[in-house]
Amino acid sequence: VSSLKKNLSPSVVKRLPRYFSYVKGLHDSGVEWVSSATLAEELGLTSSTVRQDFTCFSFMGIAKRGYQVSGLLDMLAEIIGADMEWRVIVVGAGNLGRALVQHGEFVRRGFNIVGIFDADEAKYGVKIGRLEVQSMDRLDDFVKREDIRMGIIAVPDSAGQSVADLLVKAGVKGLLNMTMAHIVVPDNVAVSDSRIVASLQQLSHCVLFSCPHRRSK
Amino acid sequence: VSSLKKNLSPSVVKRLPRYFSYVKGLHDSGVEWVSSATLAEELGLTSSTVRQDFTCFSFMGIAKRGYQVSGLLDMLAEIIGADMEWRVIVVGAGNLGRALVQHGEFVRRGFNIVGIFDADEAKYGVKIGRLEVQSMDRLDDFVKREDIRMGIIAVPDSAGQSVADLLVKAGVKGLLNMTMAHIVVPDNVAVSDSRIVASLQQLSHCVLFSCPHRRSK
DNA sequence: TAGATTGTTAATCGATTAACAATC
DNA sequence: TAGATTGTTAATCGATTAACAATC
Repeated sequence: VSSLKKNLSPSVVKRLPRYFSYVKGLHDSGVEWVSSATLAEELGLTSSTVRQDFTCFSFMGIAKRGYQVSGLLDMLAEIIGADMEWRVIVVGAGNLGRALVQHGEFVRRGFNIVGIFDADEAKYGVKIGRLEVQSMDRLDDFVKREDIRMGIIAVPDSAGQSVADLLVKAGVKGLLNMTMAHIVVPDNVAVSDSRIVASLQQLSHCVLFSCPHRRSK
Repeated sequence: VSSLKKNLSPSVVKRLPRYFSYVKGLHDSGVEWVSSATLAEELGLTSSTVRQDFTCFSFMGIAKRGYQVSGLLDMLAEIIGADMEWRVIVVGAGNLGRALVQHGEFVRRGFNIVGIFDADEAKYGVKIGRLEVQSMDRLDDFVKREDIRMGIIAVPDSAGQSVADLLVKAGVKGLLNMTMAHIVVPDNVAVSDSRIVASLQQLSHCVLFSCPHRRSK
């Protein structure tokens, strides 16, 4: 189990989940070797980028054969923590929060949502899937007791930062921000933004002004 | 109604929805002027970036006062198409597709989901909110008849590209891709990727290796 | 006027791509 | 061996930041 020497750059980190997903598919179909050219083709990158990326985490290939699929898969899984279970809580029991809790996909990928919280008293105790909505007062204690390291912010935009502050204070180390707000956190906490409406709006801009085949996100 | 001279770069486009959201908040609270410094502070940018961005779409401020909120809001709304209604369909009536259809937020932001499709016969006719799941056979006709310009791909990864092909063939101009797959489309079609699991995995990497306060997305 | 904030140019930074010797 | 594919260095590209004259 090799620990990472240097930190990976944000652009490399962004590609890791896609490498992982694609390589997992190869592995499941029994493919044993893959070249940087094939990976690039399938993920919409250049082979240069792929080789540079793998160099970043010191995964070596073999000239004329490429990269060993099983080793690569293990390496990627370790780097993105796909080989462990993450206990996650959701804050906000609105439309979005409820959908997240009931979305089976997450637990299959190792993200187990074990609690949901809301500021609205009327929702306390309401069942969502197998969880009951809890009061915000219980959040701090729950995070500590249940060893929660990640929280999903699914509240109205205006409440985003204050919820983030609560989560950080409770000891959470990673925040998935689904609000439009810009979330400020200490240096030892990570934030990843995931805003579906923003993606739709980028898209509508591109449709209106026909940006030539432009990706975003 | 000024049409955009040159195309905006991807990084500028990515910031537009956040400018819009924040400026809308200012407008709603009756604020009339805003400086690049304030915008930068609130959105986690530098004032240089803000001024550069606004120059891109030729929105002029006034020295010592800043930018007029109402004019800026109108400009941004026009650029991201927030001043119109978009008719959208969802492909995939699994967990995710159902959640999207029932998520009230979208229609409030101008994205009206008017159809949901699935390849599984067992789901035909099933009600989701006020929509009924339709057969894929009907997709082409529906897109043309209902003037659909955007589609959301919420199917298993392995079906992503073939669904994209169907949508493009039907005439859809923008795709929101929620699968892990890399989607290839012609130049006159836009794709925006939105992958929650990928965001969670970027986050878990950062938590494991404590990337110093690194955003992604 | 004096001071603040703009629009714009130039400098920096980081990420991507190209090129190629090494090597299997 | 000959040919393909790697790891790595150098070149390019694009995005961000710094700096500052113009101006309200």
